[in-house]
Amino acid sequence: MNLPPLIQSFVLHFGEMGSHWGINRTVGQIYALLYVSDRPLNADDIVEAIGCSRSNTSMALKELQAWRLVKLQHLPGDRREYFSTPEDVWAIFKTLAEERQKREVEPTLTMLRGAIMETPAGEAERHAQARMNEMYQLIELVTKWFADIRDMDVETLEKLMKLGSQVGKVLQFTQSLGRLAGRDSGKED
Amino acid sequence: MNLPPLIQSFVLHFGEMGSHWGINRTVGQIYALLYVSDRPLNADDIVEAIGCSRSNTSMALKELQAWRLVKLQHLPGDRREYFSTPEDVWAIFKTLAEERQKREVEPTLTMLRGAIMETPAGEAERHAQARMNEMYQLIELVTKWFADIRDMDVETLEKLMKLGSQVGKVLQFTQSLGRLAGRDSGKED
DNA sequence: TCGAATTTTCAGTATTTTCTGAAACTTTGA
DNA sequence: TCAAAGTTTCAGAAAATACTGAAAATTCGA
Repeated sequence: MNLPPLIQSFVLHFGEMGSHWGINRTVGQIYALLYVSDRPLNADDIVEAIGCSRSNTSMALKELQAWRLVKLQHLPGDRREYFSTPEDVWAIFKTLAEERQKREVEPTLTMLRGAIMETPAGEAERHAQARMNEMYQLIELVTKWFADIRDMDVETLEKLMKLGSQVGKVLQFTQSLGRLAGRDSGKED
Repeated sequence: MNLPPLIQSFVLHFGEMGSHWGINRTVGQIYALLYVSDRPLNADDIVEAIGCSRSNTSMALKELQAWRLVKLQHLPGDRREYFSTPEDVWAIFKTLAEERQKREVEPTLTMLRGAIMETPAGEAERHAQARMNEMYQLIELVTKWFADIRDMDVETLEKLMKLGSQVGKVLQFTQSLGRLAGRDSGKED
């Protein structure tokens, strides 16, 4: 690996971090490299920078594309494929959230739904089913909320986040207003 | 593995899911088993249920304890250690968020802070640093917000989540009120 | 259609991670 | 202090995952 020290430490960190996230080292490193690069890179640039094999690079890029985390583009007068990451960090964050939702949360919800439908045989299963239902309700609530939040525009989202826990007070205040006006401002269960 | 089918599919699913999360299969399975169990289990109960070795169970339980995801307790008149998960799914969710924050987010923020402090040598490093700063700001914002949210009581949290994206409208409305009253209701940068 | 440039696949190898059984250690009651 | 019950450690085996180089496939201009 032959990179400016600042970039190198970033790339190495993401490589290590990958393992905590079920992502392999090369994939993490390549993503980090593209993220900080000031121009799109082709596969050979990446091999040169990271020091992995050409085929490994190809695999890793395919995976990053499957995650929609890198964009493929062509430069005029060059047949090679160039890769870059989206500029907007919020967009990246949203993509990541969507993909994790699809790959990890959805299958779990499906499994839970199936289990909750079954008729329990005996007390152990009955209790297990009740627990699964608690988990299901929580995941579904958080998931829907995340989806709502994802679809907010970044401006509003940033305001909301900066407001932090004060939003609780705002909420209570608004609900009082709603009651005064004779309607409930929140969704019903 | 010798479990009622409903529980077995839950346990197996969490085992598989583990790999996507950088958690090993046995750890995932044991957690799932404890989560749905209607009583605390000791290590031998777990070996019996999951079908792994005693030592593997010991390792996995240690890891789950390090994550604060299982509670250790003793039953009167029994020397063995019994394990269970917290009842409250919200508490579990919060613990998970806190631990991931500590293990994955903090180290990344530290690395980014270090890199951003450095004096860039050349244009590539300057650009990389700017990108790292964007990432840093985003992570810090989301992180602080999460911490705020974690500390809200569950009642308020559920209301907020059920409100969903409508919170954006509430927010804008409240800010108008704030302006009318001659002050800003949000935190400053 | 050919052939040069480029990308992808894949079988085998290397590395890493997980798991086990045996031994060491700890705790507790007598 | 001893012995029984229980837990943890650890070196090596087994399994899973990542990586490579060579060969196959694809793309595209002439």
